[in-house]
Parts: sequence; C-alpha cells; structure tokens
Amino acid sequence: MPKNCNFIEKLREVGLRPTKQRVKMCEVLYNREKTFHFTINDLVKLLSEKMNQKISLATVYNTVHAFEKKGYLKEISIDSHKSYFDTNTSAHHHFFDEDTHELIDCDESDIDKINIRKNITGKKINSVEVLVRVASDNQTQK
Amino acid sequence: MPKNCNFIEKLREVGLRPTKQRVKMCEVLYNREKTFHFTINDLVKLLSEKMNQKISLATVYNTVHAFEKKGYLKEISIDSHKSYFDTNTSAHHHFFDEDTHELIDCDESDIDKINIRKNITGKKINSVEVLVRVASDNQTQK
DNA sequence: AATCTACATTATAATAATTCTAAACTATTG
DNA sequence: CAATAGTTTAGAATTATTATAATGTAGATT
Ligand SMILES: [Mn+2]
Ligand SMILES: [Mn+2]
Ligand SMILES: [Zn+2]
Ligand SMILES: [Zn+2]
Repeated sequence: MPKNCNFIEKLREVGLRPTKQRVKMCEVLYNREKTFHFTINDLVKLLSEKMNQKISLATVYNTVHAFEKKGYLKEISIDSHKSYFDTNTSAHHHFFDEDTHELIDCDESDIDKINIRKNITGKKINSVEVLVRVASDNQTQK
Repeated sequence: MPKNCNFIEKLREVGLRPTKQRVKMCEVLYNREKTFHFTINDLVKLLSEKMNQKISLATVYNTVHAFEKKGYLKEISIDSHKSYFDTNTSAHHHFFDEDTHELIDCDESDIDKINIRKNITGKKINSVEVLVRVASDNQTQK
C-alpha cells in the first residue's frame, strides 16, 4: 500500500468497508517513509497516541487479520513468543537486531540471490527468505 | 545429542539431574535417525504413547526449556501461532511444507553459501538462516 | 542403609495473548 | 430515509504458557 494513497479506494478495492477505524489504521500503518514492522501491542499503543477516540482491541485484531487476508499486511515469525507484522508483503529478507528486537528489511542488493540446489520431491517453492540475526559488536552478547 | 549415547552422563555434564522423566524425554527426542522437529503438543502426545506413566505437562515445558538453555534443543520460529523445537541445535536451513506443516532440515549441500554483502553498522552477524516454504506442486495452493 | 537436602515433579492456579459472542452501530443500497 | 449487511465493541471464553506450593527423589552425608 503506497504512502498517502487513497485509502478509502484501496479498502473498497478488496471489499472492505472504509470505516473510520480502518482508514485511521491505514494512515498509521502506511503513511511512512520506510516499511513498518510491528507487533499488535506496538500498533495499539501507536493508535491510542495518535487518536482522540481509541480503537477497541478486538477491532485492531480483526483489522490486522483482515488486512493480512487481503494482502495488505504480512505476518513474520522471528520470535515464537511475539507475532510481528510487516507492511512489506513481498517475499524479502530481514535483519533481526537481538539487542533491540528490531526487524529491518534487507535491501535487494544486500544479499546475493539464494540458490536452492535440491528441493523436496513433488513440491514447488513458494518463497525463500533469509533471517540474519545480528547483535552488538562489542558486548559479550550470547 | 547423539543417538543411543549415555543420556545420564550427558545430563550430568550440563548440571541436570538425570531423573527418569528427563532420561525418557532424551530417549524420545534423540534416539532417532534424523533430526526431530516438534511442538510441545507433539512431544506430549509421543510421550504419553511411549510411556506407561505419563509425564506432567508442566514437566514437559520445564524440561524442554531446560534442554534449550543447556544447548540440547533449539527453538525455531516458522509459524507465530506454534512453537517448534529442533534437536539440531546448529545454525541451519529448513524447508517448511505448508501442506503438512512439517519442518525438514536442508542438507548442507542443498543451498549455496549465503553471501551477506552489507551488514548493519556496528553489529556482528550471529546467524544466517534460510526458510524455504514449499507446497504441493499440483493443487491450487495459495 | 538410613537420613538429609537441594532440586525436580506435579496438580492446580494464574497470566497473557488471542478469539468468540452478541448487542449496538454504521456504511451502503434501494 | 429506511433496510440491511457488514462492523465495532466490551466483555467472556479459550488457549498456550508460566507460577505456585506441596510432594517426591537423586545424590550426598552420615
Ligand atoms: Mn495470524
Ligand atoms: Mn521459549
Ligand atoms: Zn520486512
Ligand atoms: Zn532443523
């Protein structure tokens, strides 16, 4: 979903009614320079800060999952104890900063194309994604 | 942890008392040909099948996390709704079968070495792992 | 071998994340 | 400006996981 686009139109395109809660969530999620990686908790906090009237927790869950189903968000698994979502819905690689627990997209050019030499018989490859775990250089990080 | 090794000794080595529950769990986890990928639920089922006396759920959780802390198990994140563990504790790549929800280790030779061209400034790379999502070739799989 | 003690197991309760429910609300259609 | 289908909401229910505290046991000490 591009920055500053017509969110009402974008929601209609996929059969979602452009309610004020959904439009507000679009603004918070997509009106930014870079890809946004967040947990439900992050999003709830952000929304309550940026809104006069708060959006119910159930609605945040409903809407995030509705956006995911319609291809406007992607769920990312890095830490099994936390559910991350990503406004970049294409297959792409990540750095995960183990100090800050921050997820960062890799640039296309940061990682050479991955070559899968042998696949499971009878299966087709849906996606190939790399996770690079990084941590502070100096400290005695595990 | 190698197959058919002295589990009592292996537990003592890392300061874990070789109780009958822990030894039984070692047998179930490590006495197998291939790497074992499982959820807590899988393991609980397996244990109740293979044992006359059942191991309490709390003990399964405690023990899995104790083994993880001691480096005998590794937690893997593929699906944020489910926690997978892996008896192969080295950094390695996986196929994930989206039809069966099965995790399969890649052979060293299945994937060419990953070349990270640019890393985050001031951070060191702890691990680089690839997840290849596969699904049935024929069916109209998403 | 009996006793001691720190650690482990267990059933159960507590917590946390997520989903469900059903009533009130609202965007769209006619 | 209804009618209606879809949406929001608070709160209850469910699920996975962790905490609690009583009981049990491995390994050490006598
Ligand atoms: Mn989900
Ligand atoms: Mn864990
Ligand atoms: Zn991303
Ligand atoms: Zn593995």
